[in-house]
Amino acid sequence: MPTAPITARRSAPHQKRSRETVGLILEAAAELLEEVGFEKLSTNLICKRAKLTPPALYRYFPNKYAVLKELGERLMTTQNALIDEIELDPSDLSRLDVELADLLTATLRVTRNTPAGGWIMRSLHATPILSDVRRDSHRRVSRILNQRMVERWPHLNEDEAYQTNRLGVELGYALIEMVFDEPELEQSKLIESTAAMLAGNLRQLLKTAS
Amino acid sequence: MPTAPITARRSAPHQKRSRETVGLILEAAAELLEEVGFEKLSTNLICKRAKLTPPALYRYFPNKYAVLKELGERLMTTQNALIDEIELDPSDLSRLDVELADLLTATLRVTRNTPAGGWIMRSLHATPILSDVRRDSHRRVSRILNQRMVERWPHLNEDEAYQTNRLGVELGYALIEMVFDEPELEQSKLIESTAAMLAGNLRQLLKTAS
DNA sequence: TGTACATCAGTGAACGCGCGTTCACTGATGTAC
DNA sequence: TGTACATCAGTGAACGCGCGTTCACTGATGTAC
Repeated sequence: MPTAPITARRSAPHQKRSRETVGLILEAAAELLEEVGFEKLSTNLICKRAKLTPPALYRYFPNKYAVLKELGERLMTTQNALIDEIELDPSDLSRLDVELADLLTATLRVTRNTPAGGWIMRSLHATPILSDVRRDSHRRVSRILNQRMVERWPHLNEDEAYQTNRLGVELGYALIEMVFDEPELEQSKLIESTAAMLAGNLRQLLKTAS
Repeated sequence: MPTAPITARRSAPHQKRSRETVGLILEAAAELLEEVGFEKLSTNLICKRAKLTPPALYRYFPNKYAVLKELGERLMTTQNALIDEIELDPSDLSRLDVELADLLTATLRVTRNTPAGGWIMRSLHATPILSDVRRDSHRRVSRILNQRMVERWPHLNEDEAYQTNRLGVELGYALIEMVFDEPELEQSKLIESTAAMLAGNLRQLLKTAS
């Protein structure tokens, strides 16, 4: 198993200028991720694009993985926030399909609106540290979703429900990535099918548990 | 969009020794992929591990992406071959769940038995060339699956069915990767749920098309 | 069956380059009195 | 409100290292007659 370098921030920015610098670094990194790809992305290249010198980067990020980690975390935080808008109305399970389709659509939209969103998602598979970021984020959002479900349907077995939700989150994100990979497929169709499958699985869970 | 280097083989091995050499290179690359991860993998490192000198590698592979590409193609070829064992009995649609679960289980098994299988799958997301290898392989297997379905259910709309199958393939492989990422979740449960969802989606397709 | 030659397979040594990273510094901003 | 000082933010220049890759070569295998 590859050992992961530390990726914690070195120094928190205190002044306005420094917050802007961090922004410039992340912006440049996203641009380059799209232009040259994950493999050729380097700290020196990021600095050149951001019109900074390398030590400026190293003031905030201990290494280049940390930059990518931050990009990944920002994207996933934005994506995960959408989960709060889901209703999960216990009196109308048929709405689940639509709700999940809307959630997937919204997730796709914020990913599209994030510079290099598609490539950030792909990069999150590539390297052990980033793979961890991804997994932790998926776990977090699964737990949140699970908690809300257990609140609404108290008879659910929490662990069993978690497995279902964790799987659903994974497949949902896989769908998002697929849309970037296969732009010629009909996006709305893919989303509807996926939403229907996930909703069906959730209804199955609710039925067998009751 | 990042431009992809050429990854075609340079020279086909003609003698026994050279075929062994190619094997040694791929073996070493797989070992190192597990040990040091995708990012730190390098041609020099592969050669050291394989007890070869760099020009020996460059006789067969034009660059390091080509090595990874070959690893990816070999894994996916093995995985995709399993699709031939699926029956798709038109007279008993309820067997679809079991068939798909068996297929997923078998895919998981061959991936586990392939050295660095999990990391090879992850690497196939990382870089444009490898991302292409993955996508092409998924398309191929989706087309094969689709053809077999259309043979059995001639009333199916081929394009519509393809979308369904392509989505199913993607989600199936996402599930496999997830099992590697979340070893503490119950593997058989994840497979069964996924198989049930995919089977349900296929039955839906067969029903609305008839 | 032996030998001469062609082709195949791999070695030894090195190249230039860009990588990640750091040192010692100057300039900008904020704070205390 | 001004000034002295502390802290924060970023620069210029360079480092050593390992990367991908290549050149000129020797040795191994196959082939023709």
